[in-house]
Amino acid sequence: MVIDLGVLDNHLGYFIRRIQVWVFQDFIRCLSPIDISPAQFSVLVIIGANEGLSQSELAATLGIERARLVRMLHQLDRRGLTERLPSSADGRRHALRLTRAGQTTLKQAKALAAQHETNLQPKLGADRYRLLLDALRDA
Amino acid sequence: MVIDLGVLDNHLGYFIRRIQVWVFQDFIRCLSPIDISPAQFSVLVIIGANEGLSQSELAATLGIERARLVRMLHQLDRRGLTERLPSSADGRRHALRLTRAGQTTLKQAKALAAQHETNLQPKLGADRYRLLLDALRDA
DNA sequence: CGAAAATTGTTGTCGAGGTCAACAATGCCG
DNA sequence: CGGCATTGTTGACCTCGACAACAATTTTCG
Repeated sequence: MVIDLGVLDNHLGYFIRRIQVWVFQDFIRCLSPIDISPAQFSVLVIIGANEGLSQSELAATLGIERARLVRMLHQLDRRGLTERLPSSADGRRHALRLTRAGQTTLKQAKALAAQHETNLQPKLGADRYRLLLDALRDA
Repeated sequence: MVIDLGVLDNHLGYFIRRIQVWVFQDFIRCLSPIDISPAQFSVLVIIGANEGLSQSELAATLGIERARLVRMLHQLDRRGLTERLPSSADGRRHALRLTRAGQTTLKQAKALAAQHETNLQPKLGADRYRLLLDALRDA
């Protein structure tokens, strides 16, 4: 049962979609011990590397809606991983921070995510992996 | 306001996700005149290139759930683009086909999708575009 | 200064998609 | 024939993106 992909074979979006699903599934599997999704991981990483930034800045950096971020932070707050402090300068803003528990979880998440990233290289071929990472980072 | 991506800078999944969103948005924009989503386009293309195949085969090829495909086909049927004929050999199967209208719409969709694909090359750089397409197709 | 406009965080709602369980109809195979 | 697998289908649930609206606050400008 050989099936023809037709013009899909010439569409970058099709292949990007396929590999994206594949990579995310492996990520989710690797991080399942601490129950952190790709989106949650990206939020924790950016807060950890930019303590005190605002929700608008975070949302803009990750390319997600402010409305979406509010609900993600609500979850992370409830899990005790993040907190929103009032910004001294601007009464509208919240200064985002990781709690101690958040820092610990992020450290674990980074270790598991690094393991996931290492998984990818043999599957894709180490050369292709590096090629893709470099090409996409500069894109 | 410069924000540090932290370890995200070393994660392929992050960049794949970013470009996937970007490519799909352009695709949706380009095909908005005929209101065909990326998923619908892939379904029409595969049916067009493999007339008579079954829903299971189609779902497996595109990597989507049978349950999901049923509802997509229901939409496309209602729009008069596809039809499910009883399979002569196997009473369980449906033989999928494009209607005349479906063939016409697919032809238009291919033209618009080709336009979208052409858009991508200057944005990514023509060299990087080809590099990515080749690397992902073989992955 | 003070009114208008912009920003920030928030909530509600809608739709697209993925996931899983269950089911009827049909085919396969010992 | 009788169990077992496959196929299409439906229902339910969840995540996520997109929009609209809103209150509180800040900024801008006449």
